[in-house]
Parts: sequence; C-alpha cells; structure tokens
Amino acid sequence: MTEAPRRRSERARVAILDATNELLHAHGLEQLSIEAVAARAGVGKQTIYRWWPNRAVLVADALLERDDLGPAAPADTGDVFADLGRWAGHLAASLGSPRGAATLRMLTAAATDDEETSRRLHEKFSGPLQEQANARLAAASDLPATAAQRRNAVDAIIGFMVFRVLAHQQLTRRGATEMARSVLRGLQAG
Amino acid sequence: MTEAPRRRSERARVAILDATNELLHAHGLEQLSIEAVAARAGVGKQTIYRWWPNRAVLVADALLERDDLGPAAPADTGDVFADLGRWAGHLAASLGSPRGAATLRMLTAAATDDEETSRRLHEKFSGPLQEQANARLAAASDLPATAAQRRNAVDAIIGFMVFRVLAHQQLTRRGATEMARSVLRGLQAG
Amino acid sequence: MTEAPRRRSERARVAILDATNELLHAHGLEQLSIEAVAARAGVGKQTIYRWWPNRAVLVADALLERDDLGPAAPADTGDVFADLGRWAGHLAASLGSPRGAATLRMLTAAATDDEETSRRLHEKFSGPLQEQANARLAAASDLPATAAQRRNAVDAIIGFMVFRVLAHQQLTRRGATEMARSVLRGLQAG
Amino acid sequence: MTEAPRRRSERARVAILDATNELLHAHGLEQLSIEAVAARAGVGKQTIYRWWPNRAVLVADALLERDDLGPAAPADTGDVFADLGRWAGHLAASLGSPRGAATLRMLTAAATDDEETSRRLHEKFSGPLQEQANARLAAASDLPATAAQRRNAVDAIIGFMVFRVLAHQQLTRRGATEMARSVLRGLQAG
DNA sequence: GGCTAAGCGAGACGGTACGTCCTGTCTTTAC
DNA sequence: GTAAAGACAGGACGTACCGTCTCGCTTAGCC
Repeated sequence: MTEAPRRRSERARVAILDATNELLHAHGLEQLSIEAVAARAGVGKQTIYRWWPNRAVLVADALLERDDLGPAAPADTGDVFADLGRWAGHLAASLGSPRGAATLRMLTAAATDDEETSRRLHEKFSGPLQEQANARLAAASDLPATAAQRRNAVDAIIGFMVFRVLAHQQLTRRGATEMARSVLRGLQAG
Repeated sequence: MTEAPRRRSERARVAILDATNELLHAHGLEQLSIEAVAARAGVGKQTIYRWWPNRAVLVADALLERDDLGPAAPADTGDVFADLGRWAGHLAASLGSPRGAATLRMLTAAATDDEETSRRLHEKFSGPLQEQANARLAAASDLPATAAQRRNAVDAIIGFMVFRVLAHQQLTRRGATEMARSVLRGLQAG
Repeated sequence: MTEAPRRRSERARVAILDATNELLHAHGLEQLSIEAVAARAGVGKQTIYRWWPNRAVLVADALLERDDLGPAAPADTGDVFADLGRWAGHLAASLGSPRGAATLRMLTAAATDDEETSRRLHEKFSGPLQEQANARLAAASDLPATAAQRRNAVDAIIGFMVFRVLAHQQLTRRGATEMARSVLRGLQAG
Repeated sequence: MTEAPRRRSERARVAILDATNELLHAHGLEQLSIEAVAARAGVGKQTIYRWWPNRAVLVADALLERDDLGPAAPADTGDVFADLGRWAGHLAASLGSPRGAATLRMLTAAATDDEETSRRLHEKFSGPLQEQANARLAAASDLPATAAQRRNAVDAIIGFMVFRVLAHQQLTRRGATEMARSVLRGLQAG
C-alpha cells in the first residue's frame, strides 16, 4: 500500500518542542512567540505552522511531551488508603514543584481558548490520572461506592491539588496524602 | 480606602468594563484587544491605558465586576452538612452554567501570566469562598477538626468544582452537594 | 552544434514555457511565481531551476519563444521610404496590439534587474530590428548618410514606437509609417 | 461631528523617501523591500503602508521626488533647431548619466505592473517633456507641421533616448543633439 | 533485456518578505 | 482641562515563495 510520503523531519520536530519548552519556562506562556521558537530551534516558521495549527496546540504538545507531570499508577498493596495516599503524595510532589506548577498553569491557560488543546490535555494528563485512581478505587472491595461516588472522590483529590497550584497556595506531599485519606474515609462512611 | 481619582469619567469606566465583558464572552480571551475594547466603548485607547496597567488586570476587573460568580455565605441552621451541601450546590450552579464556566476559565487564564491578577482573583473570588466555608466549618462543634484539616476539606470541595469546570466535565448542583457532604463525612470520621 | 542536454524532457520544457506565458498574460509579471508555473505546468520546481537560472530568464525565454513580436525584414523594392515605412507599420501593428504591448512591457521590466536578460532581449528582439532596418538603409544609394546617422535614424524609429507603448500612448500603423518616412526625410535633408 | 485629523509626520515622509532612494540606487529595484526601507528610515512598516498603497508607487514617488531627471524647458532664441538640439542634449546628459539611466530603468519597470504608477510617471516625467518640446515646436513659424506631426517628432526624439538607455546603448549629448536636428529637418522637409 | 544513473513529480526544509493587526506612547483637536 | 481620535515605532502574526534538498519512480541508453 502506498502511504502518502510525508517525510517529516524528526530533527526539526524535536528542536521545535525543545525550544518551546525552554522558552516557556524561561519567559512564560504569554511571551512565547512562534517567531522566537523558530529562531531558537533553527527552523523556518512555516515548518511550525505546517505541523501545528496554533500556539496552544504547540504549547500543549511541548509540555506534555515530557511526561513527568503525572505519577505512576497507584500500587495495589491491599490497603487502598495507603496506596492512594502515596499516589496523591507523589502527584503533589510533582505538581507542587516550581516546574510542575508552572507547567500545570501554562497548560491550563493554553487549554482555555482552544477546544482541541483542552481535549488533548485531558486525554494525556487529567484523564489518565482519573483512570488510575478510579481503577484502584474500584478494586477496593472494602469501599463499596457507586461509580459516580468514586468519580467524585477522585476529582476531589485531583481538584484539591489543581486548585492549590492554580491559586498559588501551598501544596505539600503530606497535605495531599492526608487529604486523599480523608476523602476516602468520607467515601467509606457514606 | 484609597482616594478616588478626582476627574475620572465614570461614563468611560463603565463603558470600558461593559465592552470588555461583551467582547470576552463573544470572542474569548485570546481575541480580546485593547483597540477593540476602546472602539466598542467609544473611548480613546489612552483612557484605558490610563487606568489599567495591562490586559489581564482589565479582564479581571471586568469579569469580577459582575460579582455573581460566588454564592452567598452558607447559612448556619445548625446542620453543617446541610448548610455546606446547599452552599456547594449554589456554587456549582453558578460555576457550572455556560457563562459562569467561561468566566472561570478566562479568569484562570488571565491569572496565569500576571501575578497581580492572580492576587486579585484570589482576593475577590477564591479567598472569600474559602473564608465563607471555613467560617461555617469552624462554627460546627460536632466536627472537631484542626484548622489545616478544615482548609483541606474546603479546598477539596472548591477544587472539585474548579477542576470539573476547567476539564470541561459535568458539574451538577446535586453532584456538588453530595461531594461536599462526603468530604465532611471524611472530616468527621478523621 | 552545441551539445544538447541528453535527457531533458521536451514535454516539461514546453509545458513550463506555455504555463509561463499563460500566467504572464493572465496576471502580469509581478504576480508570476515559480511555484505557480510549476503547478500549472504539472512539473516539479526543481525541473524549472535545473534549466533556468532565475525568473527573469524564464520570462524572457517564454515571451521570446513566440517570436511574433518583430516583423519580417523590410523588402527592397528600390523605394527605401516605402520599404521602411511599411516595415515600421508592421512593427507598430505588432507592438501596438494589446498582447504585443503587454509583452514588450514585461520584457522591458524583466530586463531591468538582470544583465543577462537584457543582453538576451537585445540579441533576440531589438538587435535584429536594428540590423534589419540598418541593412535596408545601407542599401539605399540615394541616402548617403554615415553609419552613425543611420543608427540614429533607426533608433529614432524604433524608440518612437517603444516609447509610445511604454507610455501607454496610442501607436497606430499609419502613425508609425508616417513617422518613419519623416525621419528618413530628415536623413536625406542632412 | 469631528473632522478627521490627519497629522501626517513630515519627518517620517522624508525619511522614507530618502531611504527608498538610497536603497534603490544601492541594490536595485528587485532587491528593494519595504522592510528594509522601514528599517533604514527608522520607521514602522505600517507608516509606509498607511501612505503608499504598494511598492511601485513608493518607488515612483521616491525617484520622482528628486526632479532632476528632466531638463529645463527649451529656450526660444528664434532658432528652433538650436533650441531643441540643446534641449535634447541636456536631456541626453541627464538620462545618459549612470544615475539617470538607472532611475529611468527602475521607473519604467515600476510602471509596468501598476497602472497608477504608469499614469504618475507620465504626468511627472514624460508628459512635461512632451509639452515642453511641443510648445517650442508650435512656436516655430518656419515649421508648419500639423499637431500630430509635431507630436510624432517629439516622441521620436524622446523615444530615441529612452530606447538607447533601456537597451543599455550609448547615449551622448552630441548624438542626441544631432538626432533632434535631423528629426526637425524631416519635419521641415515634410 | 537488464542495469543504472539522470531526469522527473512531489513536497519538506531554512529562510525572507509580505501586508495586517495590535501594542503602548505621544500629539493634536474639540467639547 | 479631559478625553476622543489617531499617527507613530515597533513586533508578531500567519501566508506566500524563494531556492535547496531529498524521496521514490520512470525511462533512456549502454552493456
């Protein structure tokens, strides 16, 4: 089968994403111009526009390329409180770091004006988080909650951290762990 | 209270904020230009620059001017579960409406790149919400939690809603009410 | 005989020159892009760049390919006034037609910035005209002018027509004929 | 109702025309970019686009601003041969100089693609030349030619020089003078 | 009759310039 | 005496082409 020969340059792709990441963390989202990315990447502007439809998508691609934002899936030691508590702690450590917080804020802003970016952000970041936590929760036989209740609990845990970061408020590993356990206790008590 | 500028034209001020709100909801944050605001408000650009330092602050001012985003403070009927459940439901109704969601998203984006706007957003929006819920919680003698635990619970409730809105996911009055009650149960069980 | 390029595609060569001519007369010299020529000719850009060094040369080639710009050499009936008058009339008819005028203007513009094109234009267009007229003039025993005087007369006749065309002014067969005869009378009277 | 205040900056206007002239004579018409003009003039691009609709008009404006291309009107000493011969000599000296020739070639090219520029070029350059010569000719009682014949003669004289310049051929003051006298003799002999 | 290298179509690449839009400042005019 | 109108220097936008560079495919021309 003759696939249409697209021959995209991998060198250019990587240089563009790297340059975007660097400029983003150096000067912020608002200051990021396509021209500056092209110049730093040693690439023509058209090469960027050929493969990314707009700034928001490029930003999301660049930030999500480095997939260190989310933690690994929670373990299943049999103790769902411990497992999700630890998982929340890891997530808080990641999102609470200066770089993680900056990344989250920029992703949020980039998603505001572009539906496609929003979808992508959810698919690559918040979606997996929800699924990870949800799966662990569903596997806990001692927490007989409905699917809707589990989703609520997961979103409260994640939302707590996202809100703290967006509001420039303190987010510690310990705080997140305690928060998660407390929410699970609420689920158990329901 | 700072002294009001002596000769500032109230007519111009209102026209500018109105025009900003209209354009914001018509075309989105990214498309908003000072020139368009000036044109629609029938005002010189300089008049905008004279009173607002940048676009983000103007946007925050315009969106927060209409203070229907947050609900009234929770009542104190003696039943903290009912009171905060109802309060969360009101908040969800506000944030979950198309206009409320759009406002929240634009405020979040505007706050990303501007420290001053971020501060202002917290002072006028998230701060009061936190204080309202916290105060009601502190008054509940049957929920003997620490201050940190109360703050966590409040932020989980608010964060849940903010996250749902930013992720373009469903946020219902009923879901928020249930969520709030569940979090409080967790607090109680702690 | 110069060595012909061994495997040059005649099909492509003709398609390119045809496409160039069509685009030139449809949209003008300024609008002509190599990419458009390649697209219309159904040819890769490289095929154009392989055989023509730049746009000006391609334009000259395409316009001069159709060698209907200049008339046949003047006859020699013994009456130099009649012969060159008729010749000038033919030339005026050719240059004065909408297509001929457009061609002359575009050739002139193309030659402005490129020395090679200018040389080529003279070699293929103005040079032969000068030679034709000069030869007929030199053969006229009743016009005993110097070579320099003959060249001046010829250039006045040709220049008259070129100037009229470039200045978007009327150029008729009859006017050109009369003009030529008048110039020759001046030569005779000298 | 407020009258539209236009307040064009003379400083910018002059800087732009100067920069255009310098770049034109330094690098040629084809190489002239609006960006380079703006940069050299210390002006924003928009300031150029605000007042000139396209490159051709700007070029014509800049080149014609310096009105040293054409000579003064021919004197009337009573001897039309001497007067127009001298006038043609002056014109040849002007057009035959390297700078004059370059100017004429660039003006011609600029006028090719833009009707407005062509009109303007005629109005400021070739038109006045035609009128000057025509007026002197009409005043010569010993040359009883028709208006059409006079126009033909004038255009032959001017066309001769324009053609020589565009064809990169020699144009001397003496040659032009002789040519003009010869054409006038033809008129006289008609 | 098969091999092989040039020419070919296609189109991505690093770039330059386009013409437009907007920024934030400054000046002029009118109420 | 403030504010509208809007020109200004500047910078980024997203587009159009430039001329160069592969990529496979086709085809001519010599073994």
